Formats: sequence, C-alpha cells, structure tokens
Amino acid sequence: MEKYGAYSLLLDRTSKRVKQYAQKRFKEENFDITVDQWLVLKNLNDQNDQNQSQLAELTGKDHPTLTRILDLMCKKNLVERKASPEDRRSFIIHLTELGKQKQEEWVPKVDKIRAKAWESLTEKDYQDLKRILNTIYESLS
Amino acid sequence: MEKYGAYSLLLDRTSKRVKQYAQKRFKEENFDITVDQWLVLKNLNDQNDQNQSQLAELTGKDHPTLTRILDLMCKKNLVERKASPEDRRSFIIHLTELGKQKQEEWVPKVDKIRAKAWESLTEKDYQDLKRILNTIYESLS
DNA sequence: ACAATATATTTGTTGTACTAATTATTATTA
DNA sequence: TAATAATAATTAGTACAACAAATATATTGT
Repeated sequence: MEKYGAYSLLLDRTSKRVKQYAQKRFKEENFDITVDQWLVLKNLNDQNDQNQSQLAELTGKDHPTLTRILDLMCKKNLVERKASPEDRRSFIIHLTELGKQKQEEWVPKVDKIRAKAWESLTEKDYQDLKRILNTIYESLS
Repeated sequence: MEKYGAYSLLLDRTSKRVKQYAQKRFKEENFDITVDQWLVLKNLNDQNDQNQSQLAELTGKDHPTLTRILDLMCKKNLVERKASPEDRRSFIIHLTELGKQKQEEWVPKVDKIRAKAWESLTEKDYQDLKRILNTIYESLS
C-alpha cells in the first residue's frame, strides 16, 4: 500500500516542469501571456462565446481563478465580457479580434513547444499515459 | 505534432485533483497541515537535519517557496531552523519532537489516502507512469 | 590579503488554487 | 405570490509557484 505513494510527487514535479518549460519558452518568444491564459484562449477559439461556468469546466479552473484570469485577459484586450441575453447573472466571454489574431499566430509555435516533451516517447506511451491519468482522475472524483 | 498537446492539460488537471483529494482528506482527518507541508515533513523524517537547499531539491520546491512553507511549519512547531555549524549562511532544518510525533501518527493514514488513486491500476501501470513522467521531466530539463 | 565569484536564504511581486462569504438573479414550491 | 432554494459571478483571505533582486557569507584565483 505504501509503495505507490511516490506517484503524487512525481506527478506534481512533472506537471510543474511542463508548465514552467512552456512559460519560459512563451517568454522567449515574447508571447506576453501565461500558460493558463493560453489555455483559456485556445478553448475560446474552439468555441467562442461561452459563459464562465462552461469555460471553467473546460479549462479545469475553478470560478474564482477563472474570474481573475479573465480580468487579466480583458486588460490585454484578448477577450471581453458581454451581457448574456437570456440570463442577466452571467457573462458571455467573447474572443476579440486581437485575441483571435494572437491565437492563430501562436498555435503552431505552442504545438512545437508542447511536442518537445514527447521526443523520446511513443504513440503507445501517449495512450498509456492518457489512460492512467484518466483512471486516477476518475478514482478521486 | 499537434496531437500530443493535450497531455499538458491532462497532467495539470490530474495532479491538481490528486493534491485536492489529499487535502480534502487531510482536513477530514483533522491533520491541520497542507499537502506541501506534509511533503516536507515526510522528507525530513527520512533524513533529518538537512539545509534548505537540499530540502528544496528533494521536495521539488524552489527556494523562496520552501522558505515560506518552512515559515509556516516553524509557527506550528513542527520544525525549527538551527544555525549550521560549518556554514553560517545556511540553516539546518530540524524536525521537532512534535513534528516526529505527527509524522508517525499520519504516515499510515496518508499512505491509505494515496493508495485510493491506485485501486483500479496495476503494478505495470505504475512502472509505465513512472517511466513516462520521468522521461518527460528529463526532456524538459 | 583582495577582488571577483559563487552559494544560502530572504524579500517583493505577480499569478494561480481553494474556501467561504456576498451580491444579484433565476427557479422552485408551499 | 411570497418564501426558499439554486445558480452565476465576484470578493476576501490564505497558501503555493515562479521569477528577480537583495543580503550575507564562503570560496576561488591571483
């Protein structure tokens, strides 16, 4: 029972390094965006005009965190909050022209940065990792 | 090249949930400690009286983060900073009696909590996960 | 011994995570 | 319809993460 305890440290330090590496490369390429902000930008490009709850679900952020990420992205004119026509409590998050433009500019470069971690691994490794992580995720829900 | 991009979100959300689950269970068991503080406590039990640099390396924290974690642990009397006899710049981090006591009390319960994620997975899965995560970690060093 | 350099830790700043509490609005139901 | 509950988003407080810069002490090369 004890022997598997180490996976949590392993997971923690790996995901930290993945994020850190991406952030460092973002900076080198002068992206002027954080990794978490990028995640939101990418999701919005796949499906624009979502409310914050949907967006929080998709990006795996909780509501307060997403609120602050969006605050920062609004300041940078990447997204804007628009009143929802059918529910006056909620906002529609809308990707601006600048946001769209940046997203298109950055996507291929980000893919390249992400691929770096996969240089010494195989397709099967990817499938295994996906399965194992999802199993862990579900076990703790 | 693009298809592997998703691993980063997967890693991020899984490690987040692992931490979140442990923290929730810690609270339920009234441990009065954070997951990150626990990691430090456990490492100190394996080898007491390390300086902050060694401890930072082992726990995967950077130095400023560790400084702040130790500040909180000192306040709780779990550890204490002692002057190093051979280097006046550095501190020896010493597990107190209370720290030792708590560590022993909590270890078996924490192992049980950690094992929860592994219920539906095998020994081979564990080896695979370890190998893949370490490969990613090394690729980005 | 002196200057340059390296090491150990702290401080400051910005961003993210989680909890709890708050406000505003919508939905339920008695 | 009035009271109650649920939902969307925000705010406040505490903890952690990454980076840069500051401080103090050690080490190295000359």
